[in-house]
Order: sequence, then C-alpha cells, then structure tokens
Amino acid sequence: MENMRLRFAPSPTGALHIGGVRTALYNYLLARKNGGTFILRIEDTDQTRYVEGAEQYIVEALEWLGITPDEGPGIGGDFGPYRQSERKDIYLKYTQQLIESGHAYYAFDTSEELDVAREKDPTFKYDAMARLRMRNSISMSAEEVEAALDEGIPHVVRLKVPDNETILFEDIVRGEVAFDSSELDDKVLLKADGMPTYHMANVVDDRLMEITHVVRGEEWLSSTAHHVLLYRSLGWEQEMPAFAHLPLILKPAPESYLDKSTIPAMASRMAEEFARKYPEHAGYKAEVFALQTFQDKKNIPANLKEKEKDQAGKAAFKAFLKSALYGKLSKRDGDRLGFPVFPLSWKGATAEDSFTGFREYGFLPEAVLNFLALLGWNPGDEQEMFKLEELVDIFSPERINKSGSRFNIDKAKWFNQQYMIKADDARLARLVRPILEANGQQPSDAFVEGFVSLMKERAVTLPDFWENGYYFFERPRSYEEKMIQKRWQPERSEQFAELVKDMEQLTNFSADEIKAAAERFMEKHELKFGEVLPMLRLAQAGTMKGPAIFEMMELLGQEEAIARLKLGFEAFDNIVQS
RNA sequence: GGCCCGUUCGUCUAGGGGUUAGGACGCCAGGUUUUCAUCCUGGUAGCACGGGUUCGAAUCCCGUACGGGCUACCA
Repeated sequence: MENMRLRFAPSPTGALHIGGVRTALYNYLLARKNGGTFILRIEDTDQTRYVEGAEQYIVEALEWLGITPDEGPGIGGDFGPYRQSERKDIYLKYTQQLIESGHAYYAFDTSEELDVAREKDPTFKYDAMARLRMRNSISMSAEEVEAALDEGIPHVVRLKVPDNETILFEDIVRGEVAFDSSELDDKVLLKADGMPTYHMANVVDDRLMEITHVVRGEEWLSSTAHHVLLYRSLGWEQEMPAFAHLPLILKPAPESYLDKSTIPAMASRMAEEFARKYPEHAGYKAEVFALQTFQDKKNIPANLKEKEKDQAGKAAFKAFLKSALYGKLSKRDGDRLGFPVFPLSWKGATAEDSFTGFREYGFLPEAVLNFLALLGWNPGDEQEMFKLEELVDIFSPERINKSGSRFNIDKAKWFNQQYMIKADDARLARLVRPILEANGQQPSDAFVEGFVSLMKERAVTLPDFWENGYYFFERPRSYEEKMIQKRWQPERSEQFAELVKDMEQLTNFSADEIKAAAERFMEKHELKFGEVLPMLRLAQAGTMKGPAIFEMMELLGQEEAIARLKLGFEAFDNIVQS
C-alpha cells in the first residue's frame, strides 16, 4: 500500500500504560514495514482529565523504546496541529456540516437530567425512540431551537443514528464485525464546552491526517460502528481507514501468584483498599472473606459470584475483588503485585498516583519491546528474540491474536536477562554506574566494565548487579557461616597462610597466574579444588554465589584480594572455634 | 441486563479435517570435572463442555458454560 499512515493517539491523562505502549509499537511496526509514516496525535479533548506532564512522558517513553514518531507535536509535519485541543475550529466546522445535512442535531438536556433518566431506567439509551421525548432540535420546533440557541442555553450536538440498519465493517484481526444500528445510541459529538468527543475528533482527524490504518485497543471495537456511521455521514466512506482492534493485556491470573506466602498480605491489602474506597462498608469483615476466598484457590471465580442473600458489604466486596483480580491490566496492579506496568516512572500528585517504570526497575528497552511484541502477536515460527529491525521486517497484522493475553512478568524478566547477557559491557556499565553511585561507590569505568562482564549472567534486572555483587566494591559484610563450619579446617590455617604468601609473590596478578599458583599449592599439599576454591570464594565474597573466582580476584587486584584472604582466613578460624 | 468479541499445557503461543498436538516462560531432574548463574539434555502439563456435519473433528456448524470489552457531555 502506498503512503501508509498510522497514528498512535493517546490522551494525556497520566502515565502511558503498557498496553498503550504495545499499541504504539504495533502502529510503529506496521508503518515502518511498509515505508509508511508513524504519527503521534495527542487526544486532549477532555479538559477535566488533562494532566500536566503526561504528553512529555509519552514522548519520552517512546524515545526510550526507540519507536519515535515521524510527525507529531514538537516534531512537526504537514498535517498539524497534532494536539486536538488546537483543532477546535476544525471539529466545529464538520459538526456544523453534519447538522446541516441532517446527520446530527442539537440537544439541550443537561448531564443531570440524563443521570436522572438513567437512574429511573438503567437501560436508558439516547436512541431513536428516546430522542423524541428529550429536549433537542428534533423534538422541538425550529423557533424553540433558535430561541434556545440565541439565549445561549448550553447544549451538545448528537449524531442522529439511523434506525434498523446493519453496520458492517472489516477488522484486520477479527474479520467481519456487524452491529445493528438500533442498538446504537446517539453519541455526543460536540460537548457543551465546545470540545469534540473522542468519536468526532478521531474520525475527523483520521480523515484530515489521511490515516490509512487505525490500530487501537479492543475497547474501541464497540464504538467503531459509530465511527463508520460518521465517515458515511461526512461523505468519507470511500476513504475510511482499515481497522485493527488489538486484544487487551489482562492481569495475571490470581492462581499464579497466590500462595501461602502471599495470601495474607494480599488479603489485608485488598481489605484495606476496599475500606478506603467504600467507607460506607467499613463494618464488613473484608479481610476474613478475602483470606477464605484466596485459600480456596481453585474456586475463586465461583466464590466471587454474587448471591441473593449476600448483605451489602459482602456484595460490594465481591464486586471489588472481582475487578481487582480479573480483567484489564491496570495501573494499580503494578503496586499490588510488585512489577512495573508503565515504561517509565511517573510522579503523580500523591504517592498513590506515583509508579515505578520498567526503566527504573532496571529493564532494558529492547527487552520490554521484545516482550510486548510477543504479547498478542507471533511470527508463526519458533524464534523468540527479535531486534526492533527484525520485528519491522516480519510483523504481520494478520497474525495478531484475537483473545486477550495475561501479563507475565517472569517472561519479561527472562527477556531482560537474555538481553543483558547480550549487551555490550560498556553500555551495561553506563547503566549500572548510577546504581553503584547511589550506594556510595565511585569506581573507574574499567572496573565497572570488568564487573558487569563477570556478573551479567547472574543478574535479571540492573539493580541485581549491586544486590548480588556488592562485594566487588566493599569487603564482605558477613561470611556464610554454615559453609565455613562445614568446609574450614583450622588445622590447615598454616597451609593457607602459605597460599597467601604465594599470592603475594605473583608479579602478574592475572586470573591465569592466580590459578597456576593455586594449582601448585594444591599439588604440594595434596588438596582438591573443592577444598581450596570455596575458601577463596568465601574470603573474597562472603557467599558461595558468584562468578569465576580467579577472574574475580584479578579484578579486585592483588592488594585487595590478598587482604581479603588474610581477613577471611582469620575470621574462619574464629567462626569454627566458637 | 443488552450489544460486540473471544476460549489449545499454570502463562505466552504454533497448529485451521487424518499430527506421538510443536515451541517458549515457569517448575522438576540430570549434565557442563569450585559455587551461583549461564548453557545443554530430559521431564511435568493442554485442545472448556454438549450436540451435530464427516469414514474421521483440537480444527467446520449450533448451543451451553466461562472469560473479556462496551453500555458517559472519558478516552
């Protein structure tokens, strides 16, 4: 297809959710694959939900991941402006056109009146039937309408949905989707504040920006029928973009993380959140119910089903738990389960509204990208690791899955470890340095590079380098006593003192030389690797876990390594004696 | 409740009339002659259910169940 143009159109209401990141990625991949254009459009038509800094965050997140737009706010392009709040006049013009052509009408009902109508009848829908008894330019006389308009009575503009029509459209991932127009309500197109709704703005902008493919989340599938109607009413049906609705990213299954060790904490957390959100049900013993429900792991969904006899508190808590445990991955899940759901950290107005990102958890962007790419799409063969350029080459929208995928942090961690092992030492060193400095260390670049090279197979995320390898920078904080009790024989102290002397004699303190010295020592005293090396390791690191001991000693340097041997052997004597 | 969408190992998925139902993560076991990790080998575990259609169904059709989305002057 020529001039393929795709847009990623987030609204700046806070941090960009990981599902949004995947949507951006798929848009980017499709555009790049076909030599098309990837556009960022900011959908800021809801002034009440606008959050300062959110747009900046979105741009930074895309940059971090390396999927930067070709057109967008701050970037430019021939189809701007790229913020919907700066395009108000345009929407007004097309709304006017719709009114004149009879596809839309003024409605004077207030939000409060509509709330009342919905309360009276929960199934209330502003549709072909309802509009006859509401206050709008269809039910009112022309004079009344004109008077109301002249008086400046607040009003909205609604789409006049035709009755009894089947609206069919082709979705790239789902195939043919059909809606009966009688089921559709008369959506608001222009709000009382003069801003368009998403529906109006996205249709107008997609046309004006010559968007060829709309790739967005499944939550939009239902309103696509309205969008099709809008294209039709505006006379744009021929130019209507192709649609692809992506399956959602779901919360991890509770069964996968609930066990003896996590159930109590999760139960009290849920009870606490519930109490905060519904103070009116404070009397209900939510924690007890949560505990019981979680313990009966297999039947959680069944036990959460509401029953007639449930009192108000129980019913409310069941509903709360259901939405907390199942469904779309949400920002709260990150905290609850201890993993990131945002690309970058976000500092909101409150601690409640602040989140740690994948970047700050110590994930590499290529790992996040790779993980996300495969959540809902796969190339059909057995390859798992993909560079961004490879993804661009082989991405195929037809292979996007139809059903939602559960978020699996273990898989993300595995990708991260794989990419860390592959990563260039100099780059890794740059990424790890700030963590070391935060812990009061000022090592040389060469030292950090040597360190990450030895440690990277033992780290899953960046902070693991320090967590698991602090002893490269400080002397061991403690020695693994059990191991020493088992392995250290004080009667060999003198022999080991000799080994220290041998080490001191070395003029080239390289791993090879250290190893050779150790071997000479073992041969002389008829000792085995297993009797010597663990002692060296314990003296250097305090723990049995760690990289190759001789390389480690080389990196620490002769002076430090020997100092640790002396200190260690002395400590071992004391531990065993006591 | 209504409308729309979906359902293959615990999770991500391949397979779309005849397969020992394949791979990856996780988990378990063994190996890689110091540990941990990496790596390698093996194991564990799955077609939601019920009816059709067919010589033959995980695969096609219909129902049921379950899951998800939408149902705002939010996007």
